[in-house]
Amino acid sequence: MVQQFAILQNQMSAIMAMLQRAPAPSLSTEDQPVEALNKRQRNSITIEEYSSHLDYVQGSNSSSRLRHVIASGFGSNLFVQTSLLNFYKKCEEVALGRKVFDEITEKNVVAWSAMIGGYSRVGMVNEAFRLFRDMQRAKVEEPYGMTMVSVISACTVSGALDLGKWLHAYIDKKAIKNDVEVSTALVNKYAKCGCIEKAKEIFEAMPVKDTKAWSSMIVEFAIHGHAEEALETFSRMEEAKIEPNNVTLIGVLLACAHGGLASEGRKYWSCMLESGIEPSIEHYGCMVDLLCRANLIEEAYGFVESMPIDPNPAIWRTLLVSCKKNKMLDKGEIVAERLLKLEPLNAENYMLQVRIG
DNA sequence: TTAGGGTTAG
Repeated sequence: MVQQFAILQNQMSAIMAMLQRAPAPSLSTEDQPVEALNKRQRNSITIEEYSSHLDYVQGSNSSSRLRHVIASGFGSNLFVQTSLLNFYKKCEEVALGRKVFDEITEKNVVAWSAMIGGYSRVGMVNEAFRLFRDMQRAKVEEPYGMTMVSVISACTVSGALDLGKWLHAYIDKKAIKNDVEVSTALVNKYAKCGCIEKAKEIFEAMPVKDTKAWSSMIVEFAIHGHAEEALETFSRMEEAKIEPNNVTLIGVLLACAHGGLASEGRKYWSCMLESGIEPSIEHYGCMVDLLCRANLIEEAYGFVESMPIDPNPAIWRTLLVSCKKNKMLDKGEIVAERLLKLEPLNAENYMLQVRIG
């Protein structure tokens, strides 16, 4: 009997995991009933009602399974509840996640971490910190590295450097396992809060560095205008035989752009194509920025025209500002026309156009 | 069984 119960629990958790892998429900269009409610009304909606809403939004597949989970009576099981909480978190429906969290009678460290992570994910940093304090008061088990990563991320979002320093000291004091994820979160937090040297110190002390850790350091060096250090870090990454990915290359191209290194940027672009990394709109954006900063406007324009994917408004704006800076009014008009056609309701674009004229 | 880190451009 106990074994059967455990099997059923596993099945429920597996269903929740499956639901989490399903695409997040879109709640943004006007004709969807829950979105039409105000925030207070939405917070008071029941899970069953939300389940019906999912049915409306997504068709019957995932929602009927969700309803089945809830109706089965397993909704009060800790693992099922935590999975459901995580499901809402991934849908960025934190109010509904909180509702589930509050219903958990014996919250363990995983449930607390999941809820803190949910707040952190949507930028509700005060709530994330408040819950972390509540967690400490509730005297659950000591927080693990995973918990700390969520709280550190909240610091990164809010730029709360002092609190971040306190968390760093807390991790050391409590001897929380400082694994690659925790260290990367700290590197990112210090850099985003303006302390690039401290970020570098933590990065260098990491015994194991994976692709995300290397990418984070490269991107942060680039953002801080340390182009040489970013490219040197990329070389070290290659020497360490860690495979770069699309984010790594964004950092490399950004470093070249900020450092005025147009020819190096072209070289890395070619290397990226040869290595099989598919350039995304972000990579194209970096290249346009790179060429524009080097005042190579014609080349940038030709590059945009030859893109196999549609340029986004930000790319056209980058070009437009550069046309203005270089007094290329004819070209600026063509670019402005393309931008306004693409994004006619953004007032900022009209301001840029007035300045051109 | 359930929780975590990196993503550009005026």
